[in-house]
Amino acid sequence: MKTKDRILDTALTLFNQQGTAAVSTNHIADAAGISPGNLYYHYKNKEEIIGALFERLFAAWAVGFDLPTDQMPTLADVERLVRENFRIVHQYAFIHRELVALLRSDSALHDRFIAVRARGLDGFREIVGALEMSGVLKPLAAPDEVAQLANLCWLISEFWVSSLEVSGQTVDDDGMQRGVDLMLYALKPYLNG
Amino acid sequence: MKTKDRILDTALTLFNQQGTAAVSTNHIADAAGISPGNLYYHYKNKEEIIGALFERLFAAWAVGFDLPTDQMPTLADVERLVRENFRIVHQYAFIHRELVALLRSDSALHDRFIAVRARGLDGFREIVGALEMSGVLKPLAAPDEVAQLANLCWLISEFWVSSLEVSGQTVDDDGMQRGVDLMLYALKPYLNG
DNA sequence: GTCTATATCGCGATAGAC
DNA sequence: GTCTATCGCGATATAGAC
Repeated sequence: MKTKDRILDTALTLFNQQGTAAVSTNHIADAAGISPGNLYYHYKNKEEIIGALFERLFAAWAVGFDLPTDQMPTLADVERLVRENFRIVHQYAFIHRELVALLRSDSALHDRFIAVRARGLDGFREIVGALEMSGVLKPLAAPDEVAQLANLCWLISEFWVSSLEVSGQTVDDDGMQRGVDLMLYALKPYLNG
Repeated sequence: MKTKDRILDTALTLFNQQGTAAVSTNHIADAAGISPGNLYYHYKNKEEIIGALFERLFAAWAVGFDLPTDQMPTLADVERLVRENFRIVHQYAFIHRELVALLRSDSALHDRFIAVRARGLDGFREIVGALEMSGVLKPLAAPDEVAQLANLCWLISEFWVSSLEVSGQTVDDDGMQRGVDLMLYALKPYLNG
């Protein structure tokens, strides 16, 4: 399983640099130092390569998103979570740059993505709920306030990197920190103490 | 200038349906009921067509974003603004679906977009500032609070439609209303009265 | 598993008649 | 302004040898 993985590594680099449209299977094979035929031995087509990279992304999310279950989450945990997400999103930059378009052209992938995303958003809601329970957040009046607050944080965590790119800013530690700051600002009115 | 515009109308429809990668100049010409050669008489290439559609988007923004200058803006104005933006973003859906990728492959367009976007964000900051002045919002402690609050609203207004699409929800009045609600929720802690 | 060779296709773009 | 015809290219994908 060496070549198969190297194809993915190479494809990820090229996709991130030039976008999926500009990168052909020939380019990938060439950059990976193998023949076009060999690439097609390992993957049916470009779509399957993209799908495999999505699976890598999902795996990275699964690793990055597990919180200690034996203790209540803190605000620092949320911060770490969002920062980690920015890092992953940036690592698979091409996916988020072309996300809506990619999902529209592969409905099976779209279904899979929706499921993974829903789990992530659920997790976020649980964390916000736990923060309220543990007193980090003030008691929220309406029950759907938890959901709204989670939605807000989620939107930032999902699109902040895109926002940086669209506005011509570099996606570095500093830019990511501003995203974290914005999320903390959104939470501030609800913080205790 | 009849054909030239019909090419744009057709291209917009096809791009929104299938994405820029899947739509060739031949497809556009065919759907517009003209020959490929004729299309190239009016536009140098596909990139120029995409650029022209961006200009249409900018024009729509310019029209949709002017507020009455003779009186202070109200919260309802902001609501209207965001809702109008959702409508425009959805009308030029393909642009926001592929935004980062499109801008990366055309640096002149990127510069232009950044300038237009910066003006829009500035306008948003002014409105938030005016809301504070007129007492709709409570006095904000730090001077950069205005900017943070504007950033937050801007992020929602820019990416809410994408968020709907990514999560598999339809982009209809109801979905857009939930985006407006989220923005109002973000503003709520700072509202007077 | 990996290569070379090749078939097929359609895209982008231009030339030249009308 | 609009058409038809066409060239050149590169992309996807497969066949078959090693």
